[in-house]
Amino acid sequence: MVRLKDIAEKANVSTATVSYVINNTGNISKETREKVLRVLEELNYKPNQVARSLKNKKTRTIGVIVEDITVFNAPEIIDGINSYAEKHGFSILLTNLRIYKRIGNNYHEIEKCKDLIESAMDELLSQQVDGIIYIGVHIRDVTGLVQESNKPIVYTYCYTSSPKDYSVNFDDELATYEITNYLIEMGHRKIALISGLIDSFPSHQRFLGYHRALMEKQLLFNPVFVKTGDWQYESGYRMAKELLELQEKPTAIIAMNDVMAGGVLEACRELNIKVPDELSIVGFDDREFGIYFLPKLTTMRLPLDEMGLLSMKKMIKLLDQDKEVDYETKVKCQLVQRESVSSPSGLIV
Amino acid sequence: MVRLKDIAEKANVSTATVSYVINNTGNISKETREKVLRVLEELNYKPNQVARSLKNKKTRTIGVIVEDITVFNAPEIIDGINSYAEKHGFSILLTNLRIYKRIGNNYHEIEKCKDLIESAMDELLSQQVDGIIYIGVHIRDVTGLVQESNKPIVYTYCYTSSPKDYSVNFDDELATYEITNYLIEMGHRKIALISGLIDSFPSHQRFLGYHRALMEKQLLFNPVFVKTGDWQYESGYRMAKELLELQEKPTAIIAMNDVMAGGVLEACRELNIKVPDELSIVGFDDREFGIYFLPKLTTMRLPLDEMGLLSMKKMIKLLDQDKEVDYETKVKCQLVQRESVSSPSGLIV
DNA sequence: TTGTATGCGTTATCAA
DNA sequence: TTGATAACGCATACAA
Repeated sequence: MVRLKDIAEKANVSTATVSYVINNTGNISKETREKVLRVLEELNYKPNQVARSLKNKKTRTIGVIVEDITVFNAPEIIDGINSYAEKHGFSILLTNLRIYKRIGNNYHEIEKCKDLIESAMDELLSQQVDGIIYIGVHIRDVTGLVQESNKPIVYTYCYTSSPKDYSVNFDDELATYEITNYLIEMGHRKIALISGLIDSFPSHQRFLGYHRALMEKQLLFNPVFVKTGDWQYESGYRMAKELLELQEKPTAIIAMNDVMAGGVLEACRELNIKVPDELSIVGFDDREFGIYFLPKLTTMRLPLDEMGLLSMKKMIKLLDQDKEVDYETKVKCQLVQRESVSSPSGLIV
Repeated sequence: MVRLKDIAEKANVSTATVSYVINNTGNISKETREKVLRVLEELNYKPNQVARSLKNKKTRTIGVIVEDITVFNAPEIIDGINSYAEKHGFSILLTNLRIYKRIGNNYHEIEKCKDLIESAMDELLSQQVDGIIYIGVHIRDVTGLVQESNKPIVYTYCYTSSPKDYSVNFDDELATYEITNYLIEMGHRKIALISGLIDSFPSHQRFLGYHRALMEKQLLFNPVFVKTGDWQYESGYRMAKELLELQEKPTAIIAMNDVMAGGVLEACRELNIKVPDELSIVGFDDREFGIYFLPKLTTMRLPLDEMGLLSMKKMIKLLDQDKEVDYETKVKCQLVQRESVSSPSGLIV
């Protein structure tokens, strides 16, 4: 390992001088600068970041706590964080809580993970990270899970109840508003909605977007067309069956995620209903498997990489003591038009 | 920030003493130990790992370079690395090369990434990581891409031509051997194979396993039943069509990945061939979308988390100067039986 | 059993 | 324009 001292000796200067030329601080004559530069090159010097960090009391390292990296949202968010971090000379210390393997779908047991999160935080703080980005597995309230600290924290794919915490999420309300509008423009008037668990924030927001679109277009809001699922395949299947056995069937169904949309498709196969000719279906999330559905699923793409990128951007602003940092950031989703939507049969648009 | 010194002052002992009790080194009387412990607790002391690392010349941090974290294999491998690392008090410094976004499917352009990889390595080395785990996006030869260094490197989901490099992969040959055997046991005699690109190592190995199974069971090896695809959906579709238009059709098709198996299924739908009644299909990879196929895809699960775990295990052994570390590790894949395989029609087993 | 003092590789203050 | 030196927080050799 080559140290500053080695460079200094070989170049016949002091370590201070070498440090000056490396960091472009101080006034160094052109000759010494070039001499030092030459030796630096020659010995292939790489600064020891650990020593630097100790001296500077800054590590240019961000701790990323991800609730579960095997869940579909995580990799792209991390990708976004990484890309921005790399561009600005920051490193990522990754901690994976693996909560999915630990508590499965019982998110109410998340409290059990409090110790886990605390020790993850302690570990990262101990490593002197400059800040922490917390990535949830579901958009939900994580208030109280993460201990306070004097380092900035940015939450993404989750939120807290405190208005003074920093978060980056996507705009649920706008997303379903746009889906609903899209269906209305395609000529649909009887649009059903299969919701996720009713006590979840995204379910609520997405319902609001759906409702707003109907109201703005002065369409009838029919409560019978709103069903509550639990995000799982089977509930999509079951709710679709209920909807399709109605006296007055919907001509389109919005499922609040792609998994439930899969269930809707199965119900259609069973009831021999042609998609999209007799029923249009829109999912949510743009999971990879959607392109393998028959027909290919029209859905809402989550701006995951952008969320990651903006989280990191926000973090750096915070570290730069920027005063103009928004607490809450909402990113727009993008409709992905594939094959599961058409105008309702009999209608010529 | 609370330092050793603060503890020492408050407890009326020297910093050395505090250090001794924290690290359980030296002989400390029960009383002083307890006194120090109390102050430690009281001030909620967290050791500064940066200072520690500088002193110890060890960071207990492993650099993980992943060619692309958004590719399906990466998250689970990282998960495995994480779980083992956490258990042994190691941290993960993650670098994502994002080569998929940079060069797409043109893996021959990987040379272009050499600079990228080099700067990633330099960065990690500069951070004084104790070792590096390199995760590829495809099982392929990465010789020469990663520069030498005095720190141990473990390659996973890729390999090098040097027999003295450390690697962890899955056993391709055994996997197709088992698939083929499984189909033979189900009563199939005419088993076709749709290969990936022919110049790839996994394609070659998997062919070998297929061939060995046929030979051992003294079945005819029919070259007409072996088709070369390019890992993509469309090639699976095209090759399946060729196979199913043969005078003597196969009763089973093994596709070397799930994506191509999807293409095979599409060909079957088009030709009105019932799966699995008239044709059995086995994929490879156990991608998430396989359960949404009709019928659900029988496939080979990749032991990704185990590969990650074993990579980290190997790394720690290397750091412990263990002499008995295998250069090459091969992990067994697991057949996942779902609905796309049955005995050939007309046959009662 | 405990304390003093040095050094890990840097940066930066201050003096020359 | 350059150099000597202290300090960052910790671990440890050696002295007491």
